[in-house]
Amino acid sequence: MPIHNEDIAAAFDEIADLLEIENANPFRVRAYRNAALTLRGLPQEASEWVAQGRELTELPGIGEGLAKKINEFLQTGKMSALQQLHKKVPASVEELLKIPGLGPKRVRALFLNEGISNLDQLERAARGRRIQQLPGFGEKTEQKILEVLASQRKKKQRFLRATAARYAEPLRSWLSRATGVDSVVIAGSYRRGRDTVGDLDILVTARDSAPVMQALCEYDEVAETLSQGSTRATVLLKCGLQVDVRVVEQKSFGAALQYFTGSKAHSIQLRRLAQDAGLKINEYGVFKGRRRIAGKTEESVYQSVGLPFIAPELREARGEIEAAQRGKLPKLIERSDLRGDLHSHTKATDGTASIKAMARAAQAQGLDYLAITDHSQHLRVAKGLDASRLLAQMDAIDRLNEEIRGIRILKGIEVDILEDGSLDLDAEVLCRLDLVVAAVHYQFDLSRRRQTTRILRAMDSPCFSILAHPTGRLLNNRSAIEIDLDKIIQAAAERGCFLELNSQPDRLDLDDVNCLAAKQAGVLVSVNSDAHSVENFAVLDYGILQAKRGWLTARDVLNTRSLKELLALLKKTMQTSA
DNA sequence: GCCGTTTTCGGCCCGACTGTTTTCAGTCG
Repeated sequence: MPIHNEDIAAAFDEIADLLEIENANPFRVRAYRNAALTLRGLPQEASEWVAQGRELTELPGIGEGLAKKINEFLQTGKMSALQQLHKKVPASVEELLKIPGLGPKRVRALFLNEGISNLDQLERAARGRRIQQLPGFGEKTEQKILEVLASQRKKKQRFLRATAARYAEPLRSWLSRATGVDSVVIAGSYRRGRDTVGDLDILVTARDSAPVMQALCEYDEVAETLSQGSTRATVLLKCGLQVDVRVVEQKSFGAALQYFTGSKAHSIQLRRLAQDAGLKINEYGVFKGRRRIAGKTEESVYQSVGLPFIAPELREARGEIEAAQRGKLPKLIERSDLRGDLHSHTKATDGTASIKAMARAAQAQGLDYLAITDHSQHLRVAKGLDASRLLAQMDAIDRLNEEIRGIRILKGIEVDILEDGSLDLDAEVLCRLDLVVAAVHYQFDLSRRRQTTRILRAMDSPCFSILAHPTGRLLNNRSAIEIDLDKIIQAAAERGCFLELNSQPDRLDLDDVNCLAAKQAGVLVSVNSDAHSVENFAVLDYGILQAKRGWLTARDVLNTRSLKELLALLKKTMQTSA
């Protein structure tokens, strides 16, 4: 069983939690959390890093001690430090930390003084009114615990960014209309373009904060006010989305925006730089002693520590600050760089529009070419095409290309990768197409080895252009299939084929970290809509956000190429035909 | 536990809000 960076990071986070409960040195705790962040942001598995003979201590925040623990984990699948801690504090105590309002100090008190070591015991103690008698706790805290336990059963999950947008934008306009408001920006992970958001962070600049707070409380969608001060409030919307609103003066806008955009790890790194330079950054500005030297714009904040502006999508502490220092920030792709779309469906299978309507819609989006890639026969629920229907569709596309101007329709297919790695249609037919997009649509739970072999075999087919939604994940719904993506990226580099970044808001697959891995291996990524209707091309915006988060420039993306360049690149993938 | 053109020791980001206190610790972002 291979050990992933996420496994190591989770173990480090667990150690950090337990150490906090033990009242350990907070900086020691932070060291574990920093290391977990480093591992999660690493585009390569730590196990490979070691296999290549590189030292883990080269990684930021990982020294001798943590490197030793990682190596132990990689070799034995266990971390003795964690096991030692569990002898003193059982794992179930960590659940208590997930209750808002309960931090390490209070969990420690509950565990040591009351012997409470899991959520059930917590609930019983709260019902028995034993919590409010403990020092540092009171009636309100006890009540809150009971409420949280009740609502947590409903299980709150992260919102798709696209879903959050439907709640965020109307709230933004509502707040904009409050008296004295200058600007309203949705910051946080939303602004960084993450595929899901846990809550909304809204920054407001206004002469006076009181009208903003009042407007927020009067907003129709607010179900509950969780906290409210003079410049900051937290509310829960009826849909379950939590919203934090913060009001600052206009002169602090840039500093506040930087701070509320995060990520936390990025901001910490930035503040450290400031500290080294004898400055202090907070949400009100950049200060030298008591004097404010910057903070009106985000640019001024970065400039104060000698950095160029860093795009929000990059602010994940994955090396962007170091890249900025070296003047090596990528010029990120923009939506307008896209020249075409290489994955779309029509009513021949599970889409809703004709080929012509889809082509017109793509043209209206400013695209020069569109590949029609309907499903293949194996996908019966989608009325997948067999060879004869595909050939008929190809003829229809040829005729349409004669008829319409301003956009070129490419002949393609989204062909199923069967369980043994063969493709769902004969190579003889596939090789007549302009491109072949291949995808896994069933048998998601094969072992990692078999699943990887399956895809590698598919890539060996005579005609294989693009691997669609490579991990098959559906956000909040289905986890990624088990595959050795590094091997697949390597194979794509060797064979000259491409990986998709599917822009559907619940896919966004490849994700940001894997986009970066593809880029580093020199594999071009195709940012596709997978549109099933004429309106659906709008999702390309989400794909572009994810591509930016993956550090992709226009040159790293296949469908920024002109039609001529694109056809030449695709031809190489179709060239080994019979 | 990490880290170092001031350091191998002594630092480690910073502020708002809540509840429980009666001036502040704990939690959160």
